[in-house]
Amino acid sequence: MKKLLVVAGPTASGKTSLSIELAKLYNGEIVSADSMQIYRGMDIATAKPAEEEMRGIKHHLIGFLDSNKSYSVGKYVEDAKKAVDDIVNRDKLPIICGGTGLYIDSFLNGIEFVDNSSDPDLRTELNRIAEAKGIDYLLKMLLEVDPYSYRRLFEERNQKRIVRAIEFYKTTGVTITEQIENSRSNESEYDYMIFGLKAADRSYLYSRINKRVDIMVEEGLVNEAEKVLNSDLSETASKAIGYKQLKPYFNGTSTLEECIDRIKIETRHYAKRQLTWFKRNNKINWINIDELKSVNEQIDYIKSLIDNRGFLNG
RNA sequence: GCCUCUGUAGCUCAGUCGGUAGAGCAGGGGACUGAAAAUCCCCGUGUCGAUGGUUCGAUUCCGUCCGGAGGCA
Repeated sequence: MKKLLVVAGPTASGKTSLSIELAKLYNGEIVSADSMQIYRGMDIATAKPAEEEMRGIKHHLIGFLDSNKSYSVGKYVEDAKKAVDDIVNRDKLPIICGGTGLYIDSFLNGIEFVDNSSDPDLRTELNRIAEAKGIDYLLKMLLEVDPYSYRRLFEERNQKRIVRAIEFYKTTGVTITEQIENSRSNESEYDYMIFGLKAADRSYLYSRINKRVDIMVEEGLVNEAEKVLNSDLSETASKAIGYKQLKPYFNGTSTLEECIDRIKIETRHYAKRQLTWFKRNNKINWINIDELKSVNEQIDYIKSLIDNRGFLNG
C-alpha cells in the first residue's frame, strides 16, 4: 500500500509551514487539498504559500487552474491520485495538506464518483423550479424518486442537497443514498497517518485569523480583489472568502474597515465549519497549536508518533 | 448651572398601558459523497445603570444619584 501523510485543520492553524517542514524531514512533496488555492491569480486571499516559503519543496495542485473554470471533488480525487502516484513513483513521500475536508476524505476513502452523475443544466432547472414553486415542491419530486434521501433531507430543507439528490438519481438511475453506502464500504488504497491542527482555546485560533487578514490587507488584498472581481469568475471560484466581502467598499456603500471585519467574521465561521468536519474523524492525531506553538515542537511530536508506530520503516 | 433625550444579552436596539423580557449581529453545537472558502439545521436568564419611594407586586410610575448624547447659557 502506498504510504502518505496528511495534514488537516482549520484555516490559519499553520498547516502550510508544518507540511513544508515535514516534507523536508521525510523527503516529501506536498499535494494541496484546498478548493481555492487551485486557482491562478487568487494568491493573497487564499494564503497560498509563496515561492520562497516553499523552500524548494514541490507543491502539487496549487494555482494550476484559471479562475473562470469550475472544479469539483470528483476532479480533485482524480488529480490528487495522479499527483500521489507520480510522487510515489519517484520514491518520495506524498504529504496531503489542506483544509477542504470533503476533498481529503473523498480522496483517502477512494470514493468513486460515478461518471456523468453531474448535469449542470438539470441542476439549473431544478433550482429554477425551487424558486418558482418552492422547496416543498422539490421535496415532493425527491420523495417520488428516492424516499430514503427524502427522509434524510426533508427536515433541514437544504435546497442544494435536495437538488443534488434528484440530479444524481436522474442521471445515474441510482439513489444518492445507495451511492453513499456503497462508497463507504470502499477500502482506502493508502496507508496513511493523519494529523490535525487545532487550538484548545478557540479564541487563540480566532486571533490568528484576525491577524492574518490584517496581514493580507498589508500585502495588497484590496488590489488583488479588484483584479479578481473584475475578471470572469467561475461559480466555484467566486465563492472564495476575501473578495466578495470587499464589494461594498468598491461600490462605496461601506468602509474598508467594515468589509475587512466581514472577511474576518466569515473566515472564523469557515474555520468553525472545518473543525466540525474534522472532529468526527477519529483517525486524526490532534496537535494543539496553543500548546505546541512552534513548528519545531510540532515536528518533534509528529516524528515521535511516526516512530512509535514504525510507520515509515521499511 | 439649567433643559431635553438616553442607560435592557458581548454589540446594536425592540419591548413591558406595572405581573422579572426578545430580535439582528457576534458566539456555541451539529450536518455534509461531482458547487464544500459552498449549503443547511439547532441553541437567547440577562443584578432590564444604582438606590430610595408608591404598590400585593417595579425593569416599567415617582424622587435622588452615577454614566452617555445633545441643546441653552
